[in-house]
Amino acid sequence: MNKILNKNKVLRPFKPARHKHQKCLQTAITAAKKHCDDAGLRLTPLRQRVLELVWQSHEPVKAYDILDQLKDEHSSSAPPTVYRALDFLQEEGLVHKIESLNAYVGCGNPVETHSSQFLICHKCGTVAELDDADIRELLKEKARKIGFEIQDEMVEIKGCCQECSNIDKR
Amino acid sequence: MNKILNKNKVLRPFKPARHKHQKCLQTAITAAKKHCDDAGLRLTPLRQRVLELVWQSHEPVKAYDILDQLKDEHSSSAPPTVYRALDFLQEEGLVHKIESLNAYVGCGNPVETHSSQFLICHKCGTVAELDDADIRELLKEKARKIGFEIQDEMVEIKGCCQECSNIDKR
DNA sequence: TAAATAATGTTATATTATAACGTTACATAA
DNA sequence: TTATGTAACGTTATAATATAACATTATTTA
Repeated sequence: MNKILNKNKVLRPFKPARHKHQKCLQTAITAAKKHCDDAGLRLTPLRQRVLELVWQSHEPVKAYDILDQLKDEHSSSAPPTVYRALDFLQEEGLVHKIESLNAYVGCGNPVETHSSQFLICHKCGTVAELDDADIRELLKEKARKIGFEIQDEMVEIKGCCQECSNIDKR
Repeated sequence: MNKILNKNKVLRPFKPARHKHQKCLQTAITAAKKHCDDAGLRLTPLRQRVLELVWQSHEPVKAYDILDQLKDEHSSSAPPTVYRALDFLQEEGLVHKIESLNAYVGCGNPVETHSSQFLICHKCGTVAELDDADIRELLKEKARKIGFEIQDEMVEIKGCCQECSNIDKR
């Protein structure tokens, strides 16, 4: 893998519609366990369960949908139950919030801190995540030109993914 | 003005803290009137008033703050009053929603359709708006590489504006 | 002027998120 | 090992953001 490819990563690709999603989930949970272990943080059963529910698909998941599922398993669950878990997972980079949807997605690469760019297919609803250094650099340069120093950036792009485009063309 | 400058516009610059903001507002209202006139749309008193309230500063304004002010003038005002006006203004490009803040800002250039990139100063709260073709093109290219066709994009950058940085350095 | 359409009024409710305080579980040090 | 502090979770209430649905009024057009 060369440097150019390396710095422009697809952290969370669009997947074929019928991929084995169980594997995405397993990978994410394993990575989360390792991350928390390394950092001396507690991935409690509740936090892990919320992470699993976020990863139930490649579509962004709503907090209250997670809550509904938690309630089935644990009737005591309430909004703070899910928001606190989501806050923890977001701080650790295990989950991102899609601001334009008020919904949450799992992150494919919790270990490194990164900037994220999300591609949201309005057709199938799935979300891909990039960590693209070219985009980050360009934004940084453009900001610098007007004396602005970046601390955090959100890029959310809506459109149509390749698989959905192909379906349309048939 | 050369082409390079022309295609990378600052639609809504950061302004010195004590600029004559009345003028920003007047310019925006005049542009809005012209835009609606040209398009055969009605900038009703209510819509104009909401636009004025959005432009009361260079900070994003909350829908319910607008509502509170409307109520002072017109006790019958209710949430739909303000959300309907905001919907109209957004459709016409006179106002943008900052998704990460659930708040609204006036647009410096309603006439042309454009992509927007927002720079949000966490210190003074003001928002600048770019319409930068380089950013748009780069995002388009990166998306294309994974077969994604862009329909709409949101770029919201948080950090510190020049004026606030200067204050910190004193 | 009548009819159609657009805009606004009005009431109710949905959706998203946080505050505040009590309880339980876990970690650490005496 | 138990005391003690802290982190996590439970619980109730409410704040903040936004939309649905239907009635009324204003404007445009036939």
